[in-house]
Amino acid sequence: MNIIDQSGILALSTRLQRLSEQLRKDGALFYKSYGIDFEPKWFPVIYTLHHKEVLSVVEIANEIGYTHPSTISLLKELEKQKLIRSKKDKVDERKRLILLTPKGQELIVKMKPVWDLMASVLREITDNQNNLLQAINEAENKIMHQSFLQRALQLKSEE
Amino acid sequence: MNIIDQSGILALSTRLQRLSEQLRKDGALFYKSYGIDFEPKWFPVIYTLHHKEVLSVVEIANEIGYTHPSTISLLKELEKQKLIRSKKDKVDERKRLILLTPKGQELIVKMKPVWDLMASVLREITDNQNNLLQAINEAENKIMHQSFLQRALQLKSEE
DNA sequence: TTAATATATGTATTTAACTACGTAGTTTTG
DNA sequence: CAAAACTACGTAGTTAAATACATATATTAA
Repeated sequence: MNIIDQSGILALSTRLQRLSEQLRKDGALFYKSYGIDFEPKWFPVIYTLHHKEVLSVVEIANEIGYTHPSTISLLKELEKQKLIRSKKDKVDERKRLILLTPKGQELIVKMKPVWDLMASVLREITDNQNNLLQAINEAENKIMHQSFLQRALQLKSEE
Repeated sequence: MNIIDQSGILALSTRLQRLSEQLRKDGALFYKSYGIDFEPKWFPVIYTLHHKEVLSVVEIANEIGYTHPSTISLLKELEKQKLIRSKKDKVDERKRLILLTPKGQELIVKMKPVWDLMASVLREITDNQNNLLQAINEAENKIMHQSFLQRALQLKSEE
């Protein structure tokens, strides 16, 4: 085993990132193996629009947990792919409302069985003595109540 | 709750990345709050050299799980900070051997109590019904034995 | 009812990783 | 022992996110 894996909890951030990256790559290969022209990074936007139908740019950004500039660049790609389109909000002229095109909706129908299969594999991989998704939920909940930094500063002051 | 968190296992990669990013940022703030001029991304290299003393560029890359070009750019930053230095391997002229400078070693001594505190906080955050670090270990082990893609293709062929 | 503030979007730049490729030594092999 | 293959390192270019800044519209308040 290498030193970083041995260092344990301190390299947690690195470990999370590495695993995320690996899953993303495998996801890309998997879509390809099904002949589906879809990139994993598009998933959050497409999945959100599949459930919410019409949203503004910032609303999508909030749903997927990215900043709005990052979201805008994803939206540009998806518009290029003709999977989404946009229209002006007639009530609030600042807003650009995003929605799926028919092509986008068809692609989702095609991808659904692939998503189901992916979900099965991911469950198989992550459901062990410790369930990875649960573990993330639990950790994020704790951080939401009191941030890493707050906890650290508190421990420091208790010394 | 937003749609992505609800989508469950399918957005696992996104969730991992988000959590990693948050921990990295909090880590940076924490070093700063101790007046330590150190970036979280340097940790894997410094920690590795702390334990292995002298390693070549590619050896470090393997230890920390990055590609060698990424490692080279980290090493450049650390050389600029005068935390590490390098020398030619006299046996194998292709190799550049990397080691900590006295400044680097002093910094580690200074950082050790901070690392201990960080480790405590991380343990507090990640040790729940499901232990996040364990969950990562378990998932990575499974993937090591059979990749995501292989598992998916197998399930597909079993249909 | 204008001035100040807030919100929505967009652009430019930065960052931290990657892949692809090139060069220079080292090792293996016909 | 020369040719081929391999290894180590480095550079260039790409990518996917971020931050910082700019502009246009909407809302609130003096």
